[in-house]
Amino acid sequence: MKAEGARRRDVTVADVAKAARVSKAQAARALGNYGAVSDDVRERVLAAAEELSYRPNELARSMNTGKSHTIGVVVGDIENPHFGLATRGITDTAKKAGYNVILVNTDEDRAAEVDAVRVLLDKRVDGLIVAPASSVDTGHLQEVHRSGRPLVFIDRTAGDMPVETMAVDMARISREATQYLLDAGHRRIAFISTLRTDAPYTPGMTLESSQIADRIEGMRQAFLESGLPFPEDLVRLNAGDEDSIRSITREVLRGPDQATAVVASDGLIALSVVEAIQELGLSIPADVSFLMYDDFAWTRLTTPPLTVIAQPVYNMGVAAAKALIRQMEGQPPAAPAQFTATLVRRGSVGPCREAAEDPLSRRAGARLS
Amino acid sequence: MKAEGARRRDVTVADVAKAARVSKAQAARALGNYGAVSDDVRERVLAAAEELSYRPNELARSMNTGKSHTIGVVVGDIENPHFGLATRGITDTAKKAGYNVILVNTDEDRAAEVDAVRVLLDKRVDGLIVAPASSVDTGHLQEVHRSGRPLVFIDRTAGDMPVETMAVDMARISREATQYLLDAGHRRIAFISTLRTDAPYTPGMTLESSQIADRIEGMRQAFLESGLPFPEDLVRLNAGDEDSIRSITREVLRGPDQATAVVASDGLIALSVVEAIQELGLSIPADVSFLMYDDFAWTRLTTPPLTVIAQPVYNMGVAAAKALIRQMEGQPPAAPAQFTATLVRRGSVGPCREAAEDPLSRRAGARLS
DNA sequence: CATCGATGTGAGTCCGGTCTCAATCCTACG
DNA sequence: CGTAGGATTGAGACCGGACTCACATCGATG
Repeated sequence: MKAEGARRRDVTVADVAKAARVSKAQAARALGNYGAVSDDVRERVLAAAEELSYRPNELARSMNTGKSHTIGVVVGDIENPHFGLATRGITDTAKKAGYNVILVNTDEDRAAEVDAVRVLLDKRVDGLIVAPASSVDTGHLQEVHRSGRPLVFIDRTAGDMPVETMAVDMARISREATQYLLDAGHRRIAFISTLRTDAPYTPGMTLESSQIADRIEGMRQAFLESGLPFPEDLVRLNAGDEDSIRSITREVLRGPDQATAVVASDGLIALSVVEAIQELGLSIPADVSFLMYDDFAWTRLTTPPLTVIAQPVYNMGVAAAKALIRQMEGQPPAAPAQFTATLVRRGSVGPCREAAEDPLSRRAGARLS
Repeated sequence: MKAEGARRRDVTVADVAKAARVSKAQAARALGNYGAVSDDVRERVLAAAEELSYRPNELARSMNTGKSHTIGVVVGDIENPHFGLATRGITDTAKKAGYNVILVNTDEDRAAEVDAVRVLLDKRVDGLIVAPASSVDTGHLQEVHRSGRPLVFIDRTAGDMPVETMAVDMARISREATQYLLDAGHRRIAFISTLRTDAPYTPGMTLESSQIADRIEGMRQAFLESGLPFPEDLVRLNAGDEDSIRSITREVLRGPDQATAVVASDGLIALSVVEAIQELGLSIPADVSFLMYDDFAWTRLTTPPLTVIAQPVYNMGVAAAKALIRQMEGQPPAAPAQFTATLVRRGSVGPCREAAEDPLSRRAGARLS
């Protein structure tokens, strides 16, 4: 009846107990559904709770159960549909199992990630799912793992830490995709990535991102297997904002020894790369072949539709959440899942123009200057 | 030195106090940086904390400060970049102010939303940002508001609740866009939306979504102002999955009195609509004009680039977070922000074919059968 | 009819912090 | 030299539940 009066402080078990004229302990039992409670008491308590519209304080509950029923998710950028989908997979699964998700964005910045992890730990999340910004600088993650808190990596690995990781075998798919381009006669294949580094790419350098490192490695392997020299000069990192992506694209597509195919390392930079290509007056795939990571729905709508590398991102999210939940509930880990990306051949890769003029060189494996 | 030994339970103020040989109260003061503490004690405590790598338990802290420094965000679908961007705006702003974000997805399902709100309240979030799934059935939100917990709506309104709302004036932009189509000679303009309803659209019906209701209203106004009859039969709701979007698109584009322009109510269904148009062998904008809500970057890449209605989503997220923070910190609300969407004319809207054949009817306002 | 085990029940502790309050120290002023 | 008043400090209450423990209660068993 009287909806008012509840002003400020919210009702607690003690209030309910008083209203039901039983002890706090009994009220707690009836409410929490544990221990032994007589039907009479249970009814009175439940009625009182209803009347006062009692809601348990999860903070208090968490404090002495030690479980917050919350998991922390740390990703580089939710704005990127790649992570959006993964997050969706995680939250869907978490919710089903009764867990909530605290989401933190790091902008792929390690300092922000360190901070995020610390904050989540302070909030006593039951477990963490992280897309490590760096697979090299992993001190903070190792600490989490050492402390025994459940942890799962998604999308990338972090060094060789013995932590369950839900990611695609990038080297494999990169090799396959590169082979596909090689078969089409391309020899000058550019790879453009946002990965921030201190210096331009050089063969032996250590890359923060396992993903990118693996992709480059895959390309190298494909070239190697075909007995062709890997065009290291066309690996271009630090494609941060639109302007730099554009200028890098222009660079690799101009000059005497320009690229005939371009691989974009994610769906976000792909947009600027394609625009830059169009601005140069080049057409895909007649003049330049194009390939990108991430199978976003819009890639079917462009002219031509884009050839992409599809990753089972949603499923990786689901698997990450499931694995984490298993860890949190003390169950043994399931068999490590294997995620395979697939090359979706649409229309943006065509035969290499120069190669077409010289049919001989279209056969991979042939020796050429 | 001894990193081990910490097994299980984590270190508390009491532990630090003991190590620094001071009382729990003093340790807490030094750590929490409040009250009066001598330099000597502070140093000892801080050193001990460092040594034991003490980290405060935010749960405990929240419990008796009553502030969790966490805000709850409830959206329909993070997978949709529209919300992805908004979320980004919210989290960026929240983080800057020292707040964390718990994200909950509702799949635009009211029951899920009710549940989400309850859970967040149980977790004692300091405030809520909600994109209401329904602007009609708002009991749970009214309750939140009545209880005095800070609340801000984003993207949509919820009835006429006196709650700060960060949304675009949909009726206005819809009228403008419709006028644009009318000026191009279109009279049969279809509007396709995912909004779930029990029955097909009929003029007087109550729509759960204020957004959609406003858009339809804007269209009606534009027709009215031009003295033209509003084609109610072309308002098509319940475009849930790809298949239904496709079949609806086919329906409105076939038959004797088919639509000459199609408006897609969000970026996700736009994909299927465009595909369906292409499958019908129709070309944009020669045969059909197309317009969509949300200015996603890929809309620049299609052929032709798509004409869209751009909404300042990120900024709405920022504003929502700012408004909420103001509320949570007891400051007076800022002047209500006004967000205006803009019509980005690219290439997907062209003159109406039939109209072109009869130049007279291109002048809006003319009476026609 | 005494005994035993299975409930029921209330008092009180604990979780890990914050915060009040009274006691103790110091130092400068009269 | 005595002491008022601010700076320090420690004991303990408290936040809101979960849970332990000791103490009934009660029907069933021997």
